Amino acid sequence: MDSSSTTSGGGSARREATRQKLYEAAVTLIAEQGFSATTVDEIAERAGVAKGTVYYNFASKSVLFEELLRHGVGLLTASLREAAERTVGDGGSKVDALDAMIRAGLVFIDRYPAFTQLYVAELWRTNRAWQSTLMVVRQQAVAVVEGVLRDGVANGEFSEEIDVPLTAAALVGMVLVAALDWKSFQPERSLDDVHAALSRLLQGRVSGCR
Amino acid sequence: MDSSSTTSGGGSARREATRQKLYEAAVTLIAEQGFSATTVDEIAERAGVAKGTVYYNFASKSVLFEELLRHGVGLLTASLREAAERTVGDGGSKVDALDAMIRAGLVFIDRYPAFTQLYVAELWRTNRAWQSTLMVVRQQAVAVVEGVLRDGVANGEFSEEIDVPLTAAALVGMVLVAALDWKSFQPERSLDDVHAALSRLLQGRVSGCR
DNA sequence: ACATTTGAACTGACTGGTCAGTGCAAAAGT
DNA sequence: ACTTTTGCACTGACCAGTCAGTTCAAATGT
Repeated sequence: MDSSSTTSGGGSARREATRQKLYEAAVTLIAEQGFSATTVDEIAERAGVAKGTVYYNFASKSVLFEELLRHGVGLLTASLREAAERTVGDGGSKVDALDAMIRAGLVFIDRYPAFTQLYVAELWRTNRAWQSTLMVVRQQAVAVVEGVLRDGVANGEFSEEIDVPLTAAALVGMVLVAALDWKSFQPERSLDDVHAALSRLLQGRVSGCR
Repeated sequence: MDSSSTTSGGGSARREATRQKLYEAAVTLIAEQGFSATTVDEIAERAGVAKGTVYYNFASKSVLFEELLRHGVGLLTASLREAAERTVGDGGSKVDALDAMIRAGLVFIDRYPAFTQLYVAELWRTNRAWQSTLMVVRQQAVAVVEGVLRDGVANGEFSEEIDVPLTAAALVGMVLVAALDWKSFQPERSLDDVHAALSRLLQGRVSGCR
């Protein structure tokens, strides 16, 4: 368990540290400027590392980006899945599960705003090498929501009329855009504020029931 | 009103036609690849025009893009405003007004998917020259929704607890993301399908009332 | 204790290609 | 007559990716 010893997985501690620095530098720069407008020199400089080091650690600029995507996506899905499971599957209501996932999404975006920004900017592009990586991620995230919705329908808790895939996508979008807007245009709001507003929208207390 | 006559603004009909061709070529290419990854040669080729013509009509690649943005944005705001006005202000319920705006949004995205894609990809970027242009558009769109929400609250139709700016942003995001998802991942669905699903979500018939 | 070797990690100057933007004479359109 | 477009050669900046050489910590030798 000694963290400085040669651990399994082939990556030395030093190497892992530089990769991490490169991820952090790349994610903010690409979120700000986009992939093509960001140069490898910039990434290296911001990471405090020589350009050659980038290529020692990653086969190419695209590969760096793809691994960065996978890295961030792992964090997101883990976070979502954990939230769905925390609100115990069969005991609690499914609305509560959705609500918990909304909060998990907000917490994630709060912690990794640059990654989210970058993700949204690249998701709907076509003809890009890493398209499939992005789709996989999207599918994982949406699938968790879809699962909860389906359970709720089977449950009788949700109407049978709802279109599960479309509704799941809309919910994800709602959280995504509301959160990006929050971070960009009203950063002073608290997470609880934003969560409360979305929660109310979800539960139809805006217009549905009186 | 003769469209072929020398209209105001100094642009001849021929010139206007090439500018239009360049807009159309640029919008799809930039939506697919992003601004930096799209070359002027590509744009010229797709528009069926010589490279020199691009520079005869626009001062630079960035200027072309900025004017393209302004052009598309004009279409969007006109479309939204028209939708808001069509559902007469005081007579109908505000939910209906929201519903009509959702449909207007979907129709717009259906007609100009590339522009929407490009818009979303660029909106949350920082440190870009055309940021302010994009923000203005966002503000206009969200403001229309906010107005309807506020009217509904004054009306008694919506709960007084709702957070107007946040809810407006969330609604816009819901439509935006659901529509982009529709176009990218389930293009066979009809507009009515998508509209119905979003409508149901809006009216809280997913989870709210039993 | 100290010297020597090893090799993974890192460096930064350099290369080859790409691309925004220019210049201009001839052609086409109105 | 004039505006607009064409075609194409050219420049200069910029940038992804390479590679010969350096650093340093741990392993090995004495």
